[in-house]
Amino acid sequence: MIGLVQDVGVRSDTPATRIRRALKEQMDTGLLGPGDKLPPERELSALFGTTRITVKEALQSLEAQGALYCEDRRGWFVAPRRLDYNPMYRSHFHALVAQQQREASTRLIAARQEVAPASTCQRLGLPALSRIVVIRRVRSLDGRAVMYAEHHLRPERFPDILMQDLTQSLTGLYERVYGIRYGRSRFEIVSGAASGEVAQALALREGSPILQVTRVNHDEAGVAIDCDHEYWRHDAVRIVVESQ
Amino acid sequence: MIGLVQDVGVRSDTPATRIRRALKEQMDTGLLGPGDKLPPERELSALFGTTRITVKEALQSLEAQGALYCEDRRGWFVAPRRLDYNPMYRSHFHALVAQQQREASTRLIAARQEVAPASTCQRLGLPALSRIVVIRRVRSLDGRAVMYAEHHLRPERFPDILMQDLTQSLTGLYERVYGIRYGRSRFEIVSGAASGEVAQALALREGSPILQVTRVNHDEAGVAIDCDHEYWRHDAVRIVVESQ
DNA sequence: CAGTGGTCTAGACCACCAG
DNA sequence: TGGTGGTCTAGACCACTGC
Repeated sequence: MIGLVQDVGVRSDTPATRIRRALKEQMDTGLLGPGDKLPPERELSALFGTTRITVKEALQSLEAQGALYCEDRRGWFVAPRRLDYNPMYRSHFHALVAQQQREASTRLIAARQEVAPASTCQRLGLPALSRIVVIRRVRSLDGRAVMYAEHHLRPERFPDILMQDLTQSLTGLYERVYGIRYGRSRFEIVSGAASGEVAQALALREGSPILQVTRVNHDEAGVAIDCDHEYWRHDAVRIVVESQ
Repeated sequence: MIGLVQDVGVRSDTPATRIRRALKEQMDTGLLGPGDKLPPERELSALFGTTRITVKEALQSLEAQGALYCEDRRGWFVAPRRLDYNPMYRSHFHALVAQQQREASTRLIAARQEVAPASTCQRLGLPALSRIVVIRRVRSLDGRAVMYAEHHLRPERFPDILMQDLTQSLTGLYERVYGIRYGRSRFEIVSGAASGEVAQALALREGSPILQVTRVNHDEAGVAIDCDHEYWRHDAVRIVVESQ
């Protein structure tokens, strides 16, 4: 253990740590900017003289920090900055995004009546096996799919809503067409994992971490009339809440 | 591809999927309950006829979903249920936990004056290189460390606070000893990754996903007087916010 | 000190995306 | 169809935990 020619300047200098540090440095100095694509994993492993598994481990740890993201079978990219999102303002997604000088788009996946899942029956105070309107959409920020949303509505409060243009703001639609004004609402925010349709819609691996926002909206009389399930890419959003 | 003796009942029946499914089933049926320890990775890999890397991948994906958690070099455990936490109520952690029929404890890590990091100067509207009081604590739920908190205070508003018992509720202390009553506050919630002291305090691997809650508190005159940085185990908490 | 997870090597084949 | 990440095998040694 004497006089070996080694890097001893940095403690715990494992291969994965070296890769993380090198990539971070490139991002800090701006040599790699938001949206840039990284070289393929095989190339990185040759570059750093290690195996793909080790490279992947370093990349995944940067992904967990929100510094990088991965598109399934397409490659690794530097993450854009987060969107500030205040779930208390039922602000229109497009307006919110425009305020932050970015570009929004919405894709409708499905809109139909379905039998409500048990959790929605509970939240909306519906009897078992009730039918609800379900609207599924994917929202993109600067061309990148960042959020999958599922809206569950009491059908009797929203007649013929399936005939409407459902790529616009639903909040606006509720107010304009159905004269619905909200009273209190309740949110729950948990960190979860992408699976099935959510993972597919957001181009995420099964099991990638996501931020799950569930909201139950009540009318002015206190009746729960709809609930939303939003699944955000964990690196795409910063939730902001102000009290008073 | 004809007549091979295979499981064909389930699509995408990869080794990792089989392991996930088997473990989930054991948890659903209660054969594995909250807090239970899983067999060692090596044993699981023998059991499922696969390698440790594959087993680990399955375990990590259940960890991302919040179903399992891992204590560094100690083993894998079934995750307890989440704590409901409403950051709008500046409710005392111990009271909150007791309300949910669970047990809380607090460990003081450090309390001293330090030079404020730039982000805290910005948030509290302090000049560069100001000194602040920093209090670092770890909070446990039923004996498991679930949250690391760092409190940053304007020192002139909290004279001699370092002489106080800092394992109790700080909110209570502020009010009782310093007569401080809050006006508005602002939260930010982002999903991040554990590193350094946070990872160590929560017995997490470097890079494990966490939920980061930052709060800036103002007095009744609108002056920012302190800010908190909370780092929650991502599987330990459900954030609940009610509006109106 | 034994047990456990943390990390790593050096390959292999598969599944999906884009040209 | 070629390139990419997704997944997997079959080992190895290290570092920390707790007896």
